[in-house]
Amino acid sequence: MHKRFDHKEFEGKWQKEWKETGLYDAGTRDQNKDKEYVLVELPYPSGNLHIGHWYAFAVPDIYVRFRRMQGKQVVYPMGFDAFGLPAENAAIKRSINPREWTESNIEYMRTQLESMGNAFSWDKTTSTIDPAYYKWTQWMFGEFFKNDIAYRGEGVVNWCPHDHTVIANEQVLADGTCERCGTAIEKREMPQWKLRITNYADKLIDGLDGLDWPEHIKEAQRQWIGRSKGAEIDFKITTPQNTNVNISIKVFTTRPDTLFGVTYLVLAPEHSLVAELQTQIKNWDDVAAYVQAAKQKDDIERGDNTKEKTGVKLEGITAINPANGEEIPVYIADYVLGGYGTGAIMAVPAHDERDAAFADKFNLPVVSVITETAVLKNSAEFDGMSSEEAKIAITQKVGGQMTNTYRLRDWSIGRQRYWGVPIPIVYDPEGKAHVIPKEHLPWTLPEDVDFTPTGEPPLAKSVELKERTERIFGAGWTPELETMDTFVDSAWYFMRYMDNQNAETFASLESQKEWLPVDMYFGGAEHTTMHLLYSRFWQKALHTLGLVVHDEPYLRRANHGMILGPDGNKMSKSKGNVVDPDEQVKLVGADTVKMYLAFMGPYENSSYPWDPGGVTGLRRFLERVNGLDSHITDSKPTETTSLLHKTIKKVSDDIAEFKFNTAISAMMILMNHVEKSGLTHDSYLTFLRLLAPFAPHLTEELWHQAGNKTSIHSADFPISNPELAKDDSVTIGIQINGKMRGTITISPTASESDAMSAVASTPELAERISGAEIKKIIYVPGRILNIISGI
RNA sequence: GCUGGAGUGGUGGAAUGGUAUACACGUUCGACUCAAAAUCGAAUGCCGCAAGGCUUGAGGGUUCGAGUCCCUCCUCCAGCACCA
Repeated sequence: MHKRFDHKEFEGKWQKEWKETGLYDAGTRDQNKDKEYVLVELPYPSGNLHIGHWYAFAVPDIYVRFRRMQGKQVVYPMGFDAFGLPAENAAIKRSINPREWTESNIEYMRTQLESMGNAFSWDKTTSTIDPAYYKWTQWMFGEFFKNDIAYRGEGVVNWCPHDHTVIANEQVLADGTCERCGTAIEKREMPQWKLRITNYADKLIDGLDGLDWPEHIKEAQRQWIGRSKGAEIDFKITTPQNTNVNISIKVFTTRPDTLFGVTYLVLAPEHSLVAELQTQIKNWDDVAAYVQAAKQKDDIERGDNTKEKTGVKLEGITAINPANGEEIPVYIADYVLGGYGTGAIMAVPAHDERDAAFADKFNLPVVSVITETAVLKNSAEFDGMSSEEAKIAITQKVGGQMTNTYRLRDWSIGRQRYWGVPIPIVYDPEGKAHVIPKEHLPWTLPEDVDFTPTGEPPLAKSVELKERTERIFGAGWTPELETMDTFVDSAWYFMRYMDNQNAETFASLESQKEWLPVDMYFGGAEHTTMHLLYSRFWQKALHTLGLVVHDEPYLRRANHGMILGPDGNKMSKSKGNVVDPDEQVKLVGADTVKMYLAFMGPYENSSYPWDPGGVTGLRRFLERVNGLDSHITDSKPTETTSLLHKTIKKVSDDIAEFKFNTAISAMMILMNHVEKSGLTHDSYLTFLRLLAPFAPHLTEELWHQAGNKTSIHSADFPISNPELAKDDSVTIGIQINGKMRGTITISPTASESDAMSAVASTPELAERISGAEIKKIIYVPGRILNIISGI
């Protein structure tokens, strides 16, 4: 009969003990140890911990504890990303203050997080809504503004009509809807605060090479940035009134080698030249109608590449192909995008599918200039040149520029909402923007505000903000009314953790040198082209200003998947398939929930459905661990010793690769064995230390029951002895002519002739080869014996 | 369409080119019990009474030997996409 296993009894007890002794605090840097900074994405304090938080924080905790026990000075901080719309919406709905709502959520969520029993370094916590934190967010923005990394520019923005605010390109989903609320995004023309992430496009791509990140994440960022190499080429244009107007159209092309095949140009409908040429365009009414129609279309319609091409010829406008002097027509068409490249293309219908479709519809000539072997033809002096060489040669000849163009757009960070960091800008009576000096930071969020969204920023309603601005800066000065995108808040939080009390600077250079960069960053796949890209940019921007030591924030990264409902669907209240972690913890304990999540499959990339039966399996395992001390004996079978050391190696290797599932499986195999064969007291303690990162509460309890006075989590992780891990004998497969026919058990170092005689003394194998001529024997000691008999 | 990844039992999944299906769930049978739960023991890829044969999305190939490497194709997931 197993002894009592009551997780409620000891989990709370040990959590209290760990908290009181500050066991997991990172403290000051200990130069005798290697540091290891393990980071998880800081949560939004919604007020309720869900199973995804468990997956995101409790499973990496296995790695954290493992590295601690290996003697690293591990820091595993936790904090709160607490600005954002949910608080504001809750405030509107229940007429409460967003700050009060958020702070009480933080308080509650912290107790929930503590109930997970993770080795969080709570001494290094921070919260993005703390004025002592957002003071520095504002200060950094100011530095960026002074150095022209932040700017206010006119432009077309993504407007979410549901949330009444602008959102960044990264926050628009592929189907053109809002990442937050799913509403279809509208385009609006308005001035916007932006950050020049595009200036860092090359650095962001090139920096990926030095990072130990999974290739698919790097590739996703490369594609998001979307660098293409090509050339910008000017086409002079002529008009009826003035055959030699000094106007030209700049096009971007990745194929300057096909310049002799250009038979027309196409401008985006929104191209500025269209309006400029109004008086010269004979069919202006048709053109204007087309431009108007294009404006009405949303991105989804315009992005539909299956529909037939449309467009209008600009009658009276002619361009000159700089390669051969030929006059070619100019069109506008919505398949050319205003925001990419120069908003104008040279069309080569012979070598581009879209141009071909357009040429087909409008009966435009097609001139083939590239042979099947990628060599030029119909291209005057360039005939016979390779396509690659010609790209440079032709660009040079026509006075073009080799250049890169990017898919990435500047990051728009202004939000017409209340619950965020106020953009630290004031306008003088002439309307010129000025950064608020450091001595007036934090530039606090006013309290006298009505949050009801109207399309106008809520800060416009604050009398206090207006008065504050005039009092400090003078009469006629006005405050900026927008707040920042919350992705700004989370772009640099990992630095603040490591110097969270500093009132002089956001994080001293000493603290950066001591603790940064982040060694291991666990997080969700959804942040690949948002948070992860933004925060790399932020770091590089600070780096160019000399404010940070490192120019890449995160050395290693692993993306985890999602925990789905038992029905295999994403958990949602409407589907009624939500698993409540608090309930599960009550039922089976934190150790069981954590181990179940780790056991479902490899941690990286995959999503798994919650299986209530699977939880039972891990609970059973831990109950058996709880009773394992009844199997302690004095005898010491070598078989058990060997299995123990193999298991230590397997568990260590697997944790390092985040293959927690197979690590657990190895421990299960070991336990299945020792329950039958017994184990020594020493082996028992070794087993507990092996399991400690996975089941921190139970192992701590059993460790103390076994007479230890200090925490198991301060003990050393077991080290595998390769000598002791060796087996005396091993069962290997016997193949005859490549077919598996049986097994023999033999020493792993046995000779080929020993192996053959073992086969001869195994009747069913001997029978199969008797009388046959053996042509060849392949013997891999400890693995396989393959007998080729030629029959 | 492009890029990256994945297709293995009833389920989650395991396998440095070397005994495919570890471990766990589930199911079946048995023990314990008045009974049930819990627990313990046994069985469990498929076809077949058996001998035996077949099996890692499909088809080829390389190899003594392929889930693993190569080629062609199919399906699914993720990212990008009228990006010039």
